[in-house]
Amino acid sequence: MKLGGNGNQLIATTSIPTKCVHCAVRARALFQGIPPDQLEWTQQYRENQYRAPARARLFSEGQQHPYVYTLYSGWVLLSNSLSDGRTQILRFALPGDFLGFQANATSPMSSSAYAITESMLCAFPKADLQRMMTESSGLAARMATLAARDMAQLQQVLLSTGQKNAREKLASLLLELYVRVRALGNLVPGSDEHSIVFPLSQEMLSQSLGLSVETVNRTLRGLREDQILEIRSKRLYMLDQNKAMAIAEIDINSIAEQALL
Amino acid sequence: MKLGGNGNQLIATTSIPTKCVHCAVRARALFQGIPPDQLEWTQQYRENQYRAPARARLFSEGQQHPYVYTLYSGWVLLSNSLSDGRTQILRFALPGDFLGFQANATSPMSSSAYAITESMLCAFPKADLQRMMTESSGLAARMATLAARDMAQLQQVLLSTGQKNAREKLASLLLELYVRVRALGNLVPGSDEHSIVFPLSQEMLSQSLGLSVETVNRTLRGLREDQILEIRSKRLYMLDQNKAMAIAEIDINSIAEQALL
DNA sequence: CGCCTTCTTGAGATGACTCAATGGTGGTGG
DNA sequence: CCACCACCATTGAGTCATCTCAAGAAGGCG
Repeated sequence: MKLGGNGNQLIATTSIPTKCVHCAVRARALFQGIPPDQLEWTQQYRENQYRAPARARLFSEGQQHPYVYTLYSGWVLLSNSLSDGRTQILRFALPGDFLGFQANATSPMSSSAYAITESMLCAFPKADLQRMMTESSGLAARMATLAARDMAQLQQVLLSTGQKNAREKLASLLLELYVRVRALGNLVPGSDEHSIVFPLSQEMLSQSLGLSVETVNRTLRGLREDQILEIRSKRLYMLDQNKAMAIAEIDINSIAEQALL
Repeated sequence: MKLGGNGNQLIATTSIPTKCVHCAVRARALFQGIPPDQLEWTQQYRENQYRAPARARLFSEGQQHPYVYTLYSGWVLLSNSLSDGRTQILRFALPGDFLGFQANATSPMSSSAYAITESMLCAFPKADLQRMMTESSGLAARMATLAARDMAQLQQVLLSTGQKNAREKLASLLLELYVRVRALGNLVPGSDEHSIVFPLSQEMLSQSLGLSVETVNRTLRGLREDQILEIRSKRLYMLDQNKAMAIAEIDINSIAEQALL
């Protein structure tokens, strides 16, 4: 499957009644910290739960899309592409993340979203979100917080992409994802003492880091041989976290903290 | 001057009474689109105008800083650094831009800010901003909009940094800045038919694009020889905008639009 | 006028890329 | 249960874009 290509353009939508089951995630994503009395009226707004199968495209760069999403479960990637197919993955979204929010609700999406694993999402009409933001300063402030958080994360990614070499980039990304997944605890199942479930292909890693697939492969081999990190059968093993941190130079505390915002 | 180094750590502060003179910029930056009756109480909050000389450091990555800023005039850069000095410039701020907003008001700054030219800024205590956001959904929504705008811009930068070659990167950055400056009209003085005032050194360009200074220099020569773009005596000349757009593959309409948000 | 920063150019080194081919693995259907 | 297929991972060899090191030229400022 070409990530930069067309893929499955349609969102597989199994519409389910309004009630959201993953309350923990929902609270965290959109309504965290907002007083209950400000939340009641959210019931009058339409929101729907969707199931996106692995490899589904949620929305595409340049196209109109009327919804924003809260990710309940699964991994989703956001990307931008150039006309010749070169694709940059901007971020990997994990449960609790908010997708599709833009400065201007009516303009086309600035990036594409693609479900890496089967995912559950809660869709919210942008028009409603906009109205709700004018009514609740709590919700508007929440959106600002989430945007600022994603911003900080993206800045770290830019530092990696612009300044680090292949080994540093890879260690940064893998350590970041490892920390985020662990910070989310049981929202992302399958973690154990020193490893997490890890559904990303080497192609995705390469498109996230601005490297070729071959370089990713060779660099992963290096990290494995040095007993630092290993990816095996869709799991990421943290073999030596101290060494990984020394190479990556990222602040795992603030990453963990931000994952929980 | 080493950009990654320590430089002038102190902000030169010429405190001026509350009244802001650059009303056009102020409205655009923080309070645009917010009804006047929601704005009256802003008067009770402290805000001060500052003058930062060229090369002043406004705040530093990793340190506490109690203010956010609206940039009135001048160019400011935001950057992140690695421990060995490698520095990535994250964005160039122009008049109307908002600096220093973070998800968590109490955590240390996630990046450094540095005045490229002499700049005027309006400082706002973070604590006040936070209080104001809970009181005014308009202001909170405005913050969300600004954060989303910066986000979209940063995503384009990441696409450049990760996927484009030196020539494409340089064309993208120069064209973007050219369009943003022109979109701001008289807020950034000195533009004429086909050129703008351009205070960035080649070192800054290199740190923004993840290239070496030498490569920037050679690539600039190429663009000059091909009659596409030229930097000469602190001005950027747009010699062939169509060619520049073809190389850069950026959407100048949305850039201009976002510059005015 | 002299100093310091910034720009410019050359030559050689190298990290990462490309092209090409092989090997593994998981899912599907006979 | 096995054979096949598609996708993904792996490895080698050669190339190239960009980096590094080194030196000199050009500007701006006190």
